[in-house]
Amino acid sequence: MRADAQRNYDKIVVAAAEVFTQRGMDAPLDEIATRAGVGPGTLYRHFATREDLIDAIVKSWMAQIDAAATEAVESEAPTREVLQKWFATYVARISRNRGGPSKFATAMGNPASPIYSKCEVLRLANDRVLNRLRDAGALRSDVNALEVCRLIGGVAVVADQAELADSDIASMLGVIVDGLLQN
Amino acid sequence: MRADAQRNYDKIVVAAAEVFTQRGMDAPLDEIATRAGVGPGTLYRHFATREDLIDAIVKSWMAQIDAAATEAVESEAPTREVLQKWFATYVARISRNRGGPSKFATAMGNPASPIYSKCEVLRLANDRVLNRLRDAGALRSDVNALEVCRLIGGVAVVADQAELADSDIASMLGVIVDGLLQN
DNA sequence: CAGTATACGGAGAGTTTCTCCGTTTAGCAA
DNA sequence: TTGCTAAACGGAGAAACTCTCCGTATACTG
Repeated sequence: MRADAQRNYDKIVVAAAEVFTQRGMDAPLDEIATRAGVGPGTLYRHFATREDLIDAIVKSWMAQIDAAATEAVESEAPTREVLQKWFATYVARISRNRGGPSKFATAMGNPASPIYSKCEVLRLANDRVLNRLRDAGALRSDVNALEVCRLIGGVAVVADQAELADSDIASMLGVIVDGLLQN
Repeated sequence: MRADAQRNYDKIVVAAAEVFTQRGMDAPLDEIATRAGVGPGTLYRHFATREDLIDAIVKSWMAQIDAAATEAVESEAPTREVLQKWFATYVARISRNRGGPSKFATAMGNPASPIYSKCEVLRLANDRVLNRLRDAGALRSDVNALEVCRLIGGVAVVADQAELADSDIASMLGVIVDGLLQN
């Protein structure tokens, strides 16, 4: 990539992160272009769709998700608490920008989506945590990581759209946690 | 209301139901106006916002929800099955049009929304079913109808956006059902 | 049947998305 | 250094959608 192209790419990603944080993931792309100091044409050449741009932004979130999953796997705390905390972190991470959870929910069902690869990261992180519980015989047997991603993703979407407080999210997650644990 | 105004109102509602079914609840309002054979100005005078129009459409769904709730309350079947069936019906009803579940999820947290009154109907229907279970001592105590609306609404949003099959929806609902039932 | 309040509808302004294409520039080779 | 060329730029503008204004038309009333 030419040096000027790389510079513009970086400027766009920085601007997009700012604008998405302030105005949500449905913010006008032209505003991002303006903030980055490039023309709309340049933005659209680097990122053909909104999803391509989101993909670039979201990349950095995944390391944090993985770290949280690792912490959950290695935790000595009681199963129920581990799961509750992991889900709360999961929701918080994918809800960083308004409209974000909805983007993940859509991409989760669509392998053609540019951010589908990020959904795979989410699924695998969940899988690691669930396996830890499965090994301990704590998990119901008829559930897989994808379904859990959807369930927790559903909570995140609703929480995002209705602007729920953390305590409301926690109590919804509590129901799912109990539903997942073998009794 | 003047007779011609009433005629146009009705034509718009009919056209909106058709267009929403075919193209989802984010379909262009101008297309609805065209289909109804009225100008955009007329549509916007009758329905100041998209939500006002959705409100008119959704009104007829609520009777069906109530009927399903009554059936659930009066059912002799095992608790678990009653709840599972009720939730499946609930999801199906609010998912009649693409984008519908998301509209409900947003309105559920916003008393200023024109369709908030419909969310209340949903909540009360859920409350009736939950009370039946509570009386039987089958329900966990720290949950209310609003939270259940959100949980099931989350499943509906994800299912709608990812175009999930009924069997996928059923297994997600199964986790929530188990989480809600007293063990 | 005339007068008036009400409703109609379409032109058009404002927004956002996305593209086309003439202009500019980075990187390279002589 | 200079000149060439492929790559990148950016803005004008088309297209899609939302929403309003206001001159025109029409339903009701007396």
